[in-house]
Amino acid sequence: MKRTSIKDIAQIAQVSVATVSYVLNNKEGQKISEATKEKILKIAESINYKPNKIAKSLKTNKTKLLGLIVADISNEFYSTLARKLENKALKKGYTLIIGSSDENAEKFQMLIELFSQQQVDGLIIAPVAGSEVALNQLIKEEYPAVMIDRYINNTKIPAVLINNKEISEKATNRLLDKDFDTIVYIGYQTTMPHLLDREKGFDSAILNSEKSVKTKKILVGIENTSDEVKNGIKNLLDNKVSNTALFFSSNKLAVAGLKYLLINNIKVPEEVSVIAFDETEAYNLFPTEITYIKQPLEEMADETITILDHLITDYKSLEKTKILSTQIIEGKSIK
Amino acid sequence: MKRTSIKDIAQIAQVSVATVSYVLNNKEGQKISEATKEKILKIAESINYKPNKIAKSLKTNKTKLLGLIVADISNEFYSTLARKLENKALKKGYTLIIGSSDENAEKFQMLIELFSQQQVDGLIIAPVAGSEVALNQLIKEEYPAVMIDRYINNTKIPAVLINNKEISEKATNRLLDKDFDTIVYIGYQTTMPHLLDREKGFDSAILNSEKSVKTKKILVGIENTSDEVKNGIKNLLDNKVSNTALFFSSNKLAVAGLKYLLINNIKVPEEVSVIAFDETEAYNLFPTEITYIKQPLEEMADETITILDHLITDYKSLEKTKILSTQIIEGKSIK
DNA sequence: CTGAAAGCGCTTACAG
DNA sequence: CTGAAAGCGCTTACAG
Repeated sequence: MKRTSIKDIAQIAQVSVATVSYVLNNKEGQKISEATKEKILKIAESINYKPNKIAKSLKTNKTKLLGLIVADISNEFYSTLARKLENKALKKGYTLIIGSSDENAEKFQMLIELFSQQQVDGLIIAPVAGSEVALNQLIKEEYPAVMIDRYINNTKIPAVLINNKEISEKATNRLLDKDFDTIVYIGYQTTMPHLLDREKGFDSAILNSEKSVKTKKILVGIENTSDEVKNGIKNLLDNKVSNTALFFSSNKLAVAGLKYLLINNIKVPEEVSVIAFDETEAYNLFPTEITYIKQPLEEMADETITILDHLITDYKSLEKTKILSTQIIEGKSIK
Repeated sequence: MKRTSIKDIAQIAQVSVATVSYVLNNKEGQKISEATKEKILKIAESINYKPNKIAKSLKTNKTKLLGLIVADISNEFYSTLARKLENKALKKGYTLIIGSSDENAEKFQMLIELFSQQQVDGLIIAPVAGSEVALNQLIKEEYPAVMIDRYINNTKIPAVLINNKEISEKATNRLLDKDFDTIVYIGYQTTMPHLLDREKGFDSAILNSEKSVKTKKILVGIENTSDEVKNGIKNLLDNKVSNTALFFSSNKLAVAGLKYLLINNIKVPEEVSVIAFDETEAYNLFPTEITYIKQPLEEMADETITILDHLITDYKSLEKTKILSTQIIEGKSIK
């Protein structure tokens, strides 16, 4: 794999590498005769010259690379988000390098280290539990970074988030309006603030309601999520299967739960009503149209790249966290 | 974002940068006294030294970056594959940079150009229609690359594929065994060989069968796929809705088709039987367990990284295309 | 056991 | 209008 360099062009054209660099980069301010310009361009073309961005990066201290760290790129939410980020990034000349942390703080830390050694210009991160140290290090180094989807407290890294608490409250109120006997929140056993916010929204709606309704929570771990959801719902419904509503706080939880309902022939919404956080293609194949909370992924990607680009250009620019609003997409899964 | 360099360490330790480089890289063959070793390591630690891989890359001509070009990273098939590739790559010290071609030859070409300028050590590509020129250029430049999932003819780039024709034949035979009146192949209107192979497998099974069965093909475009599938199935079933089997040649087609069946309350397998290519989480929420063809993604990722790594180490090493075998996962969607 | 020096492929302030 | 030169942060063959 022999690659040609600016030096080769200079040699053939009998000019200096400086001149070649100037014309290849179309530098204003530099007056180069049309003749040499043309000559250089022609030679570059003919020897199939490809600039070496690594060399350029070393000199300019910019790689035009952005690191994206998510929990798992094969997760539909993140892959969809990644795709939108890719598009926005490309428009500003950035390429994405992607890593999955698997909710593991050490792996997360390792990826940050790896990407920063690769000299990415900025980092887009979905932090995991226990990543405070790694993130604060970023602040200390003044490394441009923005959190997305999730956040951790007490860090100055700007974030692009949604109104988790508010929308969960609203979703819960949608259920409260319907006079269910029991409303169940299905979420994760976690310390992640964005998930706790969802739970808080649920709690607050219940607390502020004048209705007397039984509530229950099924909180599952990050491992064996699917089984735990099933068992949780099973235990719940084995006693009573009517007039109950389920609030799934993520699409992964919803898919696990809906699958259980489907297999056990429990009708939605006749026997159990459902509202879920996040979209997934899977809802398309469920017999009942699911009512769900839709995140504005496009806008999230947009804001993220904009903020990060500003930070890269000027780290001192005051970039603050954006809370985007969400909407409830009405299906037919609530009685 | 002030970063420390090897030079800073050398200065503080009062040694040469060469010495620092040697101890930081643990170079054998170089005898450095324990005392200076220790001193250097301590200083590196204390000033929070992070090696600049860009500089190293420029010198060594290796970036430890791999470019992955898929049609769309938000597509479940590719994101799942990407995740497995990420894991395998990381084990060998590579990081993935990812781009989506959107089935567009120009964008595909642009991504190859971009990634090669970023000096990725190798390329993993799912080629698109019309990408022959770009791929042959890669061969000419002796750029390490491997095709995955798809291939194009007449190129020397090795590929990691599945036995598309054979498994489609087998799947079609599964249907032929059941004496359906009509068997329908639902695929893409395309020139992509791997998809044509699936169609050929279908054709060949039908041709070699002794049964007399009506067959039909619904071939849709890459745009508006979903609508075209629905219309195709609608036209088909408006006349007769019994004893028909559908062979979906991709999970995207299957999701579109199954959704149509669901909405129109057409029972699987009572009224229509179904077999589909590829897995998707969405099958979980469909009332009937789908019988589908499962690709060995783990193995594909494994082979791909292995071949690419060999090619990077020694381009002349003879790496040949691998055809992996697939299996039919039995569900309950065939009568 | 350690260092001086060249060089990877670029950019850019400066000189002429 | 063009070029010589320094330098980005590393590695490594060579000398001592």
